[in-house]
Amino acid sequence: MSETRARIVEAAQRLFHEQGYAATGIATILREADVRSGSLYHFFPSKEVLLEAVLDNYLEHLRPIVIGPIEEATSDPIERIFRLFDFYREAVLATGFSYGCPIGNLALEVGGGDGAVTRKLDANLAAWREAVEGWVRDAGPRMRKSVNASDFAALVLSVMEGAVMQARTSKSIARYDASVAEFRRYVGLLTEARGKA
Amino acid sequence: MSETRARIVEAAQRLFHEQGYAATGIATILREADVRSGSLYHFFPSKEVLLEAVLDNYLEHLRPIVIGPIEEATSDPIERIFRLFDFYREAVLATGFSYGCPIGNLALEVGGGDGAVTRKLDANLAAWREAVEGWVRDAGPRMRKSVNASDFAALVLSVMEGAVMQARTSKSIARYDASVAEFRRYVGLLTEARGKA
Amino acid sequence: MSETRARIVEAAQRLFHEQGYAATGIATILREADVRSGSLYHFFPSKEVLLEAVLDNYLEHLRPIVIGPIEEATSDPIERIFRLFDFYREAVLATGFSYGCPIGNLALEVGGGDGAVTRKLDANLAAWREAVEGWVRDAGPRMRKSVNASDFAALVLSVMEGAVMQARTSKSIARYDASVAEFRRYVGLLTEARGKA
Amino acid sequence: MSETRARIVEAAQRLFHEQGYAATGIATILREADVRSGSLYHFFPSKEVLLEAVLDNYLEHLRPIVIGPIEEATSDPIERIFRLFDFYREAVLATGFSYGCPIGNLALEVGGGDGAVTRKLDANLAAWREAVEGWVRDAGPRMRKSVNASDFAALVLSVMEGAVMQARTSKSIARYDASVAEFRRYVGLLTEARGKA
DNA sequence: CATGAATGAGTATTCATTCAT
DNA sequence: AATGAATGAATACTCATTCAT
Repeated sequence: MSETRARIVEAAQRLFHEQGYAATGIATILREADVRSGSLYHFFPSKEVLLEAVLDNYLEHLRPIVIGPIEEATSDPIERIFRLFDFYREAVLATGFSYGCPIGNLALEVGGGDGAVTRKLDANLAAWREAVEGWVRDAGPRMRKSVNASDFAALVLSVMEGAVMQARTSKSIARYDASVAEFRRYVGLLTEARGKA
Repeated sequence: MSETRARIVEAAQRLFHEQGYAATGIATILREADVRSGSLYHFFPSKEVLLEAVLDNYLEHLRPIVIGPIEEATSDPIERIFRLFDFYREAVLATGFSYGCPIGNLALEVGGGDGAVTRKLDANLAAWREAVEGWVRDAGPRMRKSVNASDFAALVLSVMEGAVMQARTSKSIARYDASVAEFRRYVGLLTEARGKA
Repeated sequence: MSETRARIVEAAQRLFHEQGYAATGIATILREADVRSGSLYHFFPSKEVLLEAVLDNYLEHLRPIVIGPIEEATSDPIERIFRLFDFYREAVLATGFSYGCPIGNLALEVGGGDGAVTRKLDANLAAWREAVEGWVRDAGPRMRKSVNASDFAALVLSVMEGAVMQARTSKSIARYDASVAEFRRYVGLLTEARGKA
Repeated sequence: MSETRARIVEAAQRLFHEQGYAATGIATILREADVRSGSLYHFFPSKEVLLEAVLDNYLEHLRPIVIGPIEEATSDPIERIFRLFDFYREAVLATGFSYGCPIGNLALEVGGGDGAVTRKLDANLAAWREAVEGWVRDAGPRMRKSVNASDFAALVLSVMEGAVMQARTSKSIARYDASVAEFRRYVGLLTEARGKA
């Protein structure tokens, strides 16, 4: 793998996250990656294909960087879900409420179509959902029997994305914490009467 | 009086929603509104101020266009919440999964800063939250006593935004329905044991 | 005379001097004069005609504001000339070397043509020259007989304009003082041997 | 190699001189240089940096184009100074009194600040002054001992700039000739009594 | 006299991309 | 693989000016 290519993807990933896709010019990526335009177009025929590479990169790093550490930190599957919320909470606070979920941001900005980009965005969201889904299945016995792991994981993602959006827009962690607290109550109700339908 | 100004705001509102803020050029707004550039800048000193006007417009229309009709359709406060989810569900389906929440999209695209735009985005989210919060209070007796209306409303918004995002990205209503179904189960648990803590 | 008209001329005069003619937009003049565009165009059919009014205004004020006070300050005609150099020297220093002769600046910026503007610029330069010329005539007996008052006045203006330009560009009074010192030596030579050809 | 860059500087130099800096649009430069906008901005990040390049170009050509030929034409140092006045006189006449000193015009239009442009303008004026200063030193023995070459050169520049301004504004060579005639008389007085203080 | 909406050509500059070397 | 000159359409925005009220 070319080191130049990696530098380009790395710079693009950071800039797309910080500024958005449309707001990030190729010139800025070139400057930040210390690369000349010809090189970029040698590896990527267009800005959109570069975005696809960025999305591939996110997907490749999801398990080693995010999911792995969480699974190492605790073996309790329900605890793992809340670790995920903590992980994002920290990111929101650390960036002074400017943090947005990289995938979520791009999904809303460029996910309206149905091309390769949207498919790769969905692949990322799916990978997240599947990780959570696995934890839910592991927690199976402690939850009501009728809980559908896949649906539950979809809710987790919805809450996460919606809560980050509210934190970022309100410049306050209050709505994030409120959303997670309500979600936690839900999990409480599901587990307190374990065994029930 | 200022019919021209209204046409500009209307066109900008639609285009910002359909294509995003950065991806919408002033030239496109001018063409769609059938207005010349000087006129636009007579009313709005910059594209950003025009965005502010669009956000003001969303806020002004929230009650008459969205909240009002829902409240007329049913007097049951819990039903009203699910009507909201239905409302968005229809929009997602009707646009072939290209629909995104106008405020949510803009919040993720341009809500990272802390200027007037971000404040007006938050004012819109706050208005939505307060409308839901009012319904939750009305439903008070039917829910567990300890339910915090404000927190609960924050969760509703989170689920809504996250669910729309997943529907749009996956080009399928499945994750949307899954999120809402899980949320509905939560409401069920909160109401089935009404009077409890 | 309309007070509004006066405010417009006053603002335009200041702005043209500070920023130049082309660099000063009508919008800036309107803001500074607190006037609306319709009013400005009621008095002046174009920006160029406004410039003509500014030049008329300079001409009207030359004697009462500049020449008069100098003539009151000293009755020695040669002294008067050097008072003029002092007057400009103070202006250059007081503005931190950003001062340029109002007429000179405009002459170089818009004096290339041969319309009314150029003629009014020349009328201003002529009035200055004539004032100096009068002083030279008054000093007649103290100078060599062959001194041509009109030519001498032309030199005074040349030195003044060139010296201000050098001060402004070099951000230093050195070349201004050097030019005046040399000119003073010339006057010295012309007077030391008075009566000679 | 960079023939395109040279064409841009050449066109800009001519247009800035003919029309002034503010009055010259980038579009005009592009048309005259037969270059597309992207190319111009490949070499010059802004119109102001292009102006800097023009000023560098003037400085580079001063000796080979102006000073050199004059020094070749005559070895008499005082004669050289008057050749300079002749050189400008011809330019004024040849252009029908529309000629302005390129450096002087720009100095008055954009020399009010203290950035790179003003510094480069001053570098040009300094180079002119130094060339004249050298001639004055060479003429040393023929002038009064106390003549300061640097001050004298400053006067030469002042007279030149002021005289060109008057010629251009009055559409007549009279004031130019008058200024030079007076200056010539000064030189006459300085040399007639050579050896004196 | 004054207002301010409206015009549309014009501004400097940035865009993603191509291509010869 | 890499360079950097070159492209030309597009960008947000400003300009001097007009005109109905």
